[in-house]
Amino acid sequence: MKRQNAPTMKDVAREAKVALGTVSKVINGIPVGEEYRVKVEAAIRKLNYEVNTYARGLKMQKSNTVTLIIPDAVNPFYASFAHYIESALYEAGHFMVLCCSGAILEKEIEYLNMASQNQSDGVIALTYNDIGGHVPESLPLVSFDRIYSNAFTPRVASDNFAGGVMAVEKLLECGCAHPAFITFNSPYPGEADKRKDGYLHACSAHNLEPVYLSTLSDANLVCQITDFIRHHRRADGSLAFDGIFVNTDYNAYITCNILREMGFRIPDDVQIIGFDGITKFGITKDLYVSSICQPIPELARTCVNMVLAKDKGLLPSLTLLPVSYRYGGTTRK
Amino acid sequence: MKRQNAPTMKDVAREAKVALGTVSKVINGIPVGEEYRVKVEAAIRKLNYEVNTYARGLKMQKSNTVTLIIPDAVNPFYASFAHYIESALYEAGHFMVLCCSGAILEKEIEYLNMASQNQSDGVIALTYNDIGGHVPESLPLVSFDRIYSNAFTPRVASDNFAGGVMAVEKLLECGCAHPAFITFNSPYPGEADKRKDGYLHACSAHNLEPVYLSTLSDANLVCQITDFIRHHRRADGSLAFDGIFVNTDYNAYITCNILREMGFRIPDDVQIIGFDGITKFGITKDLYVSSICQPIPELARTCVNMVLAKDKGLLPSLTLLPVSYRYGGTTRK
DNA sequence: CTGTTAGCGCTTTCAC
DNA sequence: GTGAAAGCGCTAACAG
Repeated sequence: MKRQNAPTMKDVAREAKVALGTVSKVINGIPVGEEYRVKVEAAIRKLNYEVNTYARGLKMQKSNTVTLIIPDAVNPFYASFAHYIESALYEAGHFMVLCCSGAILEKEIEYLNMASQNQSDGVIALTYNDIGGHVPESLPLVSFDRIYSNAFTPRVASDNFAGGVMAVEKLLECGCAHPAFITFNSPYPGEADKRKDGYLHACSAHNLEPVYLSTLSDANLVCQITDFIRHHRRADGSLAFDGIFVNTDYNAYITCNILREMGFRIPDDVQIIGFDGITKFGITKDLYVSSICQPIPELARTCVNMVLAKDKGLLPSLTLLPVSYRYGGTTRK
Repeated sequence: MKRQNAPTMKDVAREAKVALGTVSKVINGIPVGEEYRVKVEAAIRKLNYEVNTYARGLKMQKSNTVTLIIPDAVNPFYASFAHYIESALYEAGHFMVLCCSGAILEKEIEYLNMASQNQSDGVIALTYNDIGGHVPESLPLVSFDRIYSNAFTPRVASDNFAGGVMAVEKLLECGCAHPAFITFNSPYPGEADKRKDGYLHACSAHNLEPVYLSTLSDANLVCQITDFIRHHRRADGSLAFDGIFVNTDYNAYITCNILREMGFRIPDDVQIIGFDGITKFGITKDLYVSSICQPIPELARTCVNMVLAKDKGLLPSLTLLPVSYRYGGTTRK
């Protein structure tokens, strides 16, 4: 319930003693006679007039609004992504409607329909389901990371393959002889799966025997990691690997805790590199673990540029942005 | 640019061979004859019709949208707040437009105007400036924590005073003899200032000499804390206090780092209690420090209920929700 | 109960 | 150049 008695264009026209259309032109920057413009602008100021976005939206069929769908805003990666999407949208004169789907398909579909219904100018989605079949036509969609069954949804992601390779190389540089890999992939395919490919590629390039834990379920995360480590423990208690690349900072953090609890020192006995570049409190420079960092601000800006692009026809179907390594205490300097 | 050729109510009416008004009634749940309802519903499904929110908004002067203004979505407290606001809004059939102001007054004002212009049904604000004078009339505003110069803005906050008292009592329970206090308040007044009042109150209740650092600027945070600690160091190197209540988890975390760097053990030499209840990665149960936790989900729900309340006249001007203590490794068990 | 109709506030022809 | 007038898709008031 808003702006009950807010002045309308009509009021401005009456106040300025000009025609309705003239007011509209002034507001939309269409040239009118100088004297008219001045009168209209004075009236606008006097009445404190603001255009009614709904009337305009009804006419224009657009809302200056973009919908962002993420699983939640509590996970710092998603939160940070949302933050930079908002900034980029603001720069472009748009608003962000933030939808937290809980990674539930039904909710994602519901949000998608709402976005269409609300004349959202586009949707940026980071989901764990295939929403490809549920995207209303003519609703521009940009996907972060995920591949949808949808005919043509442009995708933006970090260069995960390069990140995987980089992790191994850094581990070797830091003195590791045998880096392992741990991942818990979402069952839904995305670019993040390439972290493993990068790891395997780097192993083969360096003539190393890959050792990894790779499952589709993160149920019993701690048990799975613990079992993996135990399984690669030699008779003398030492490990078959001296470094681990873990697919996310969060999982890397968990892995560190488990290793420490088992009596290993980090980075002395085992070095760890995570992925994402999550910082403590979001605002410090402190990483939880040494990490391959995703360029979140650039990723966000790219998504926004694409979803707002005039000619969707020219959009690349996949855009990969470079990652970077940062020391975070779990590798040797 | 959305739903270019989307079917309108008119199309549905034609398809169902009923009058326009009848379709409207079916959609809005106003009773119509069974046979009509069935026909209309069939037509809606067939045409895949969806109401045009802009046309409806133009008529109804409402948008089912609530604007949340926070400084940023990177800070985990704000992010989590935003998350739970979104959930509560979703439950109530509303959308959240998230605005990150960077704590910049001009941006806050701009967002406020936009919210009004976009027919937002209300605004929930967590700001560091007095936006009281800039709230368009008839735009329902609920403030988290801050006191605005605005005539009557309902405020929701944690019971910070009780939190301050609780922090001291917990410290004493855990064996502290002399708890100190560190705070960096925003220059803009809010309920969070009461943390200090709670500390002072508890000190006087327990006959303790208060020792505190309390400034309005968080510039040179680290220097200020370091100086404070040095200043209270006795000739033998020990400290004049054996516990510190710090006004936020973030500041508490910084304080811990400084103390450790100076050679103090936590919690053996000094126990620390923060405020907020921020967890690592947002999704673990691990706190950064022992903390007085704010009930973020309840705070969010309360804000939403208030901003959506039909009769704003009955709204309490201040609602204080209880906080709780949680162990986070920086106190003795 | 149903159907007709008058706007909501704005943009945009199209005469002038 | 300006200004009158026709809708955009919907709701609600009112007449049947």
